[in-house]
Amino acid sequence: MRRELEPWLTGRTVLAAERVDAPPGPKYAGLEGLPGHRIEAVTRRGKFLIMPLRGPASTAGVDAELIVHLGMTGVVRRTPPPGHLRVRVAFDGLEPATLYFQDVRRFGRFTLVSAGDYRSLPTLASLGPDALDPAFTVGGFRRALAGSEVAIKPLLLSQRPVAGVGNIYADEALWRVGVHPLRPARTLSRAQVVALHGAVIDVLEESVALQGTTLYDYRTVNGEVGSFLERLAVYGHDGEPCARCGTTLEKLVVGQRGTHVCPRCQVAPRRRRTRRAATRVPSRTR
DNA sequence: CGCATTTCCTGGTAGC
DNA sequence: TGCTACCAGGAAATGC
Repeated sequence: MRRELEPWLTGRTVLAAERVDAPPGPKYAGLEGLPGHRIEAVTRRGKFLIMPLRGPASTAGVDAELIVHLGMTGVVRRTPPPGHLRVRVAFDGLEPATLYFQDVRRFGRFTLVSAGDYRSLPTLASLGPDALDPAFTVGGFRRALAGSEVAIKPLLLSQRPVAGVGNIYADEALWRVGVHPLRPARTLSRAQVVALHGAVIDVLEESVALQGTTLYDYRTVNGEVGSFLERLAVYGHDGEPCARCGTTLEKLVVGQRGTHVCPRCQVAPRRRRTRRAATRVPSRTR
């Protein structure tokens, strides 16, 4: 998405921005301040799209940033979507343009902040190095995992050791290196940390090359589907044979997230204690 | 602070 | 057919 937006939006100035069927709250905060700002660049850190802006009264260069996150179902388009439009932004330029942000389940974000002010975005404020940035090193990754009792998969999803790994790619990377998602991070061997570091990069690079994974609704800015779905080895393949050993793949829940594993390639750690959550009475609400 | 749990949201679908 | 219950999961909010 960043690669598509960069040539389209860089250097353009916002003429108008409006919420459309977007609830009040921090996720769509500050849009009224967007007109008059020029997009200086289109950058990305993990799953956050960050566009530095120069305001009409700015003498100090970049003074604001537009933060966009797709959440689960966010889509950025050049044409009006059929429904669930949340934001519309009009730009000037040789060919005037309009950007549409659609988000069915409202998990996405489209926020204007003062430059570098991420107080309302705690995950972005504590974000690890981007997986595809050279700053994501084996040494740094090893230090981020060292001493942590937290299971490796939830730790990856926290975006702290590395930014950009979501549920699908966590499962794929862990399967590639034969590490079970429940393994406490500190118990990975040095070789496994090195392998996982490489697998995270490989999985994301391969997916980006195929324009991502379209499970249902995801589309590129130009409306195309991503085809990495066809390359998934474990995600969504529970009940099918493992491509490496033939053992039937399983699905479990780790950190409230659907998790796919090969029980033979990824040996589960010894259970430390019975989890209360497994026997807890379901919530009364709903 | 660190970590675990709950919450937000809607479309699709399983089950009756 | 039509209804209800449940599932999917990013990150923020809340709980301890």
